[in-house]
Amino acid sequence: MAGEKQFVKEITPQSVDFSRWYLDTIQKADLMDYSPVRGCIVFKPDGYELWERIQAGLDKRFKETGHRNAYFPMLIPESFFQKEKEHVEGFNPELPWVTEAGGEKLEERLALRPTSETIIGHMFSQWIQSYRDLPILINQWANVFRWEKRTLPFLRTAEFLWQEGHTAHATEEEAREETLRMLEIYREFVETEMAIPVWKGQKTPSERFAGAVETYSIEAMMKDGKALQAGTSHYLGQNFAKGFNIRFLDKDNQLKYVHTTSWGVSTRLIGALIMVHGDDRGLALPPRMAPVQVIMIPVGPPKLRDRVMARFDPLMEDLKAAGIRVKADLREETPGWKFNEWEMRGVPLRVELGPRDVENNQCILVRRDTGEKLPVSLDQAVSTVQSLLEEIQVNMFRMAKDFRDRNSHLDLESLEDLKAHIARCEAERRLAGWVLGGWCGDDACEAKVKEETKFTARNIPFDPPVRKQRCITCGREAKHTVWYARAY
RNA sequence: CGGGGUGUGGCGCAGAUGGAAGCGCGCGUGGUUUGGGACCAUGAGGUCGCAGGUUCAAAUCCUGUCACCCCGACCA
Repeated sequence: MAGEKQFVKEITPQSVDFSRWYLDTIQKADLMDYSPVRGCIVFKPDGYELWERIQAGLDKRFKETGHRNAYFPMLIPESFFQKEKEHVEGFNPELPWVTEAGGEKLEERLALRPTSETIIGHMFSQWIQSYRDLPILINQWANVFRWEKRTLPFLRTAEFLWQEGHTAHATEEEAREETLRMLEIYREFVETEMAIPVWKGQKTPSERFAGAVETYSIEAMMKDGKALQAGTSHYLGQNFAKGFNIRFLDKDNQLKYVHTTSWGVSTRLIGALIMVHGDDRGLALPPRMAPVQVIMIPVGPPKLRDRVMARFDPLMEDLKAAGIRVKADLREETPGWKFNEWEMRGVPLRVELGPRDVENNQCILVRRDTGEKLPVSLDQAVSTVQSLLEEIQVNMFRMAKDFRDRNSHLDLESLEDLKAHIARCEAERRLAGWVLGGWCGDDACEAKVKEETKFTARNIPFDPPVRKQRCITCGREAKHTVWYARAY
């Protein structure tokens, strides 16, 4: 077909400059705007709706597992940060401070929270007396601040929205179970609802959360081959319990410190959604995430529009009645313009209805994921739309997983192999992707990989595709099998 | 905070060696169009990032300053 743009399913360095593509896609889909304050973004309604869908899906799962929402203040006294040594060292460089209020200098300056372990730890110490008060399972939906040096919309902003769960338990075992339970909830949500395949695993000590005993993550591959940490869950041990004196009287009449956990995902997931599914036509949303699942566009000359609308309106009502999130675009624009616009916005399925369709008692369905157009009888339109939405959801996950696995390299044994691989990819302008490497457990070996390749240890997957026998750096016996990648 | 780059209508840009602020997109109005980003006509919109300086004359040269972008160090 002359003039028709090639449908590009993958973003590669050859096809476009990825970071430029990312920013363009966000703008074209009308998700956000820049604020006057450096590094802060405005969520426009279309962007915020994505967050609302993430909130709804996760909130449901949190409640099903016995968690309750609460809200804690945004301002945190400086002294709170001193109570856990690693925590203060980790966050101090990136805290914004309030030093003055009501025209007077404050006695103690207040930080805009970068996370809420401290204030929640403080409150837990007030709330917990007995083993009967445990476990305490709290979640907070909030904004947090981290004054990062470099920012990128959704992925790294000075202020961001997130969810942070905080729990306290009587035993280590129970707290560790909670840590892994929430990690699994993240995996299940991100994979089934957002259609983003992830690796669950444990962070190496150097990548641990400030103040945690163990940090776990889910890691996703973006279309430039880089890794994005899509969610984290921490076992905090008794570090915060000791810092904030969170103790309980156990059944045996002994005063004990609780074991705490914390876990979170942020609006960064929106960035992941864009970078995993987007293509040269813009945003592409999996049906379960799409605020608008079906866009209906009437076509054909206006003088025939009445005849079209006689079938168009009832079809839309039927789709609505079937629980499908459907919207009609009746603006006076040329159809091609509207097609492109809704493709940029990521709507998974389009329904076209014109005079020729009315004659044939059909409509045209167009899939966002494949570009495929199929005529469908009006009688079967609703059921076909339903099954197609499900199919698109599954297909988008499968495509993302194929992409990830195709760009995952399992056969590199040494740092020299890795460097040669990276050099070859750069020369051939291919994605370097992720590399599975053995690790002896020595921090120095991990650091050397980072130094020489800019690849960092993403996590130690629970269930790696293969187990590596030798440390990729030193060649000694591997204690762990690690995903190495460039990361956001 | 280092290294590089850019600031000119809403957006994207052009404006060598100083000499009347331009183009494309978008926007307004009227009309013709409408099955993959339509066309004609006619309009509106800019103290050229900011502050100094040189000059008869500065978007253009000089000094300072601010903002943003890219590459590094930090990070969900």
